[in-house]
Amino acid sequence: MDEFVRVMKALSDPNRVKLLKMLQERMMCVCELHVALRLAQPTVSKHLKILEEAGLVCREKDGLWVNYTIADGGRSPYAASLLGQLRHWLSEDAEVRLLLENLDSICREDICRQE
Amino acid sequence: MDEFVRVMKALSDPNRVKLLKMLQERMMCVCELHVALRLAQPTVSKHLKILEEAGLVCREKDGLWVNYTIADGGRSPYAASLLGQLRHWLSEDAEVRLLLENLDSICREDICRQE
DNA sequence: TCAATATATTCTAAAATAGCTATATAAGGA
DNA sequence: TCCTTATATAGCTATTTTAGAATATATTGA
Repeated sequence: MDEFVRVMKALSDPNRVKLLKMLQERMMCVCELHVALRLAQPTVSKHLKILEEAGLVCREKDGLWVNYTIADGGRSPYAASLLGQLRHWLSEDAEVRLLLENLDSICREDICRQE
Repeated sequence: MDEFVRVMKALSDPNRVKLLKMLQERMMCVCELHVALRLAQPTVSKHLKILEEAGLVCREKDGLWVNYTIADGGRSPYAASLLGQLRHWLSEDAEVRLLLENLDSICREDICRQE
């Protein structure tokens, strides 16, 4: 029950859902996500932790960056199922649409000073 | 987005999930549900309202009683999908199992004083 | 080793949530 | 009409959640 509720809780915040919809387009680092969502960086970090603990995303270090990707679903059947549905769901949502359209213009090299 | 989040929020409380699992077994009234869950009656009423607003359950008056049933899913595709999954999910959960096993012993005539 | 920088953690305040008790509402029967 | 009773609402408290500012951690390069 706890595992199920953890996934539902993770999905019950609009900003976390937007994070997932962006990550379903491509891998992204924290600074890209925080610029895209216009939320403070620590806020995004915390949301990502909640998504990770629910088995919805994976983190992978790459130097100073931490890349986040959609989880393969091996850790939680609930996460796996919902991630599958999310591929189709909310694609027509105005806010989500705008976010995804602007994804191309967001790249870590422009945001961070790292070369 | 709001509609999706409303369904996820409704599903992110263990007591509400238990209510749904019981209602997937049979139609029940508020007093039966409150006895089964050992929660105060107003607490159960509030949970049921949240489930109803998410399109997960339906209410139908029958005299003094209000019968709650699982929604057919026509109101929300998210609710419809999750209700379908819930049929299989959590059936092995210890607490849910105990609740469902004891469902037979709970009947409104024994709980209420109505003839 | 030191400086710079991307991310995570801690702390605090505001808002939302879950539970209860007390009360109100609505329906049926005397 | 009045009484009983099943359910809903209001009001309150304790807890959880969300957000940002400040700080800590970790990695890279000089």
